[in-house]
Amino acid sequence: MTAILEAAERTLGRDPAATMEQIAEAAGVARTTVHRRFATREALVATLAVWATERFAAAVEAARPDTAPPLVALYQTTVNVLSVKADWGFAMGEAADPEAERILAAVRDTCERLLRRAQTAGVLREDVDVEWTRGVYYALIHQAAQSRDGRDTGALATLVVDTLLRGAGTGRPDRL
Amino acid sequence: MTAILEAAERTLGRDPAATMEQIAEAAGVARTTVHRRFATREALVATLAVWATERFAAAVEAARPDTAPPLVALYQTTVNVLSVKADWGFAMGEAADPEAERILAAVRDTCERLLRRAQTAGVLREDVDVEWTRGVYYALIHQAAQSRDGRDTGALATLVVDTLLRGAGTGRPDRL
DNA sequence: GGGAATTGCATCACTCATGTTGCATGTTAT
DNA sequence: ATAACATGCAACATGAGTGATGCAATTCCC
Repeated sequence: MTAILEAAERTLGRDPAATMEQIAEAAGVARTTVHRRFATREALVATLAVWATERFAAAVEAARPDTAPPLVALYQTTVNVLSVKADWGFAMGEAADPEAERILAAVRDTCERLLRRAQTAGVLREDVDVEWTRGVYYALIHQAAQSRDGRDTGALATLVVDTLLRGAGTGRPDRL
Repeated sequence: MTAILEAAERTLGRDPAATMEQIAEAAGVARTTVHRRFATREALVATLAVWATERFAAAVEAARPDTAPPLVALYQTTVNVLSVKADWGFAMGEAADPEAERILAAVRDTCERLLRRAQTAGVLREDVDVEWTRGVYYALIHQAAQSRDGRDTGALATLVVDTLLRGAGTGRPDRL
């Protein structure tokens, strides 16, 4: 059951237009077996969307983003998300499902709450746009997820947070 | 001709599995007309990949990334790319075509050369990984391209470069 | 061991995107 | 005006993915 969902996540993550046949093959079962669990392709995708999104939300929540110190929460959230999301690609795409969309919006709120806490704590600059920053944070995680050349998840998370906070510049006054 | 390619870029950018019908509709022509220009879907995609990639490469090259001062080149490249790429999504995905792949690799090299020049000039930290930084730069442009809420392209480019160089943090010593 | 459930396999009907063609219409250049 | 060309439209053939079903083999539980 979850084996099929995992295979579907992997397969659809690479190619959103993958066939049921390919998904079944990735799961190591016959195509008809997939159809017995999920009546239609649409149903499979909907279930997958909710399932993957819930795992994602759980990973975020486990980092105590609303209570832990902002920097710790930021780092831990990154680690958790990077561990859970092997490919990430799917759960974040267009949600295809209202329930998944709802969960995703909740996570988005949590994330922006965390960033605002970080701002208050003096970790983030006051003049940055929180929405933009959240987008950048997501993009960095995505980038990290698909460029881990054998790198350890912890190191990857450090890279993400470091890049988010410090950027790549020297900070010299020779600004743009 | 280019009208069809533009429509295809828009349509496939949103949904990579879009049908010829949808592309034709977006271009304001009949489906058969599209088939008269491009024998097969595969041919259309291949042509589009090369076409879009060439526009992308031209936009980068026009910023003189190898000769202009690093910061200027970085900013101008960002502006150019953001102007050309309404949706970006397509030309950057898996290239589907060896020729497009070749051009993309060339741009990638140009970009990393620019970043190394920036490093030498003291704009970028010496300890950052250039490949990672390029990935982050791409991700930021992508992020910017799909979150411009009426923002001006110049402002968007400033945001991208600023985020890339400074990040979102305050730089206080209360590091992770 | 007996029975229930699950799976693989073969098969079939159905839908839909793709690609082709013929014909009529409209546009452009000479 | 007329010839060349491009387009829209309708129709058709084809192939592939989808979804359903019957049957035999298997695994698992009592």
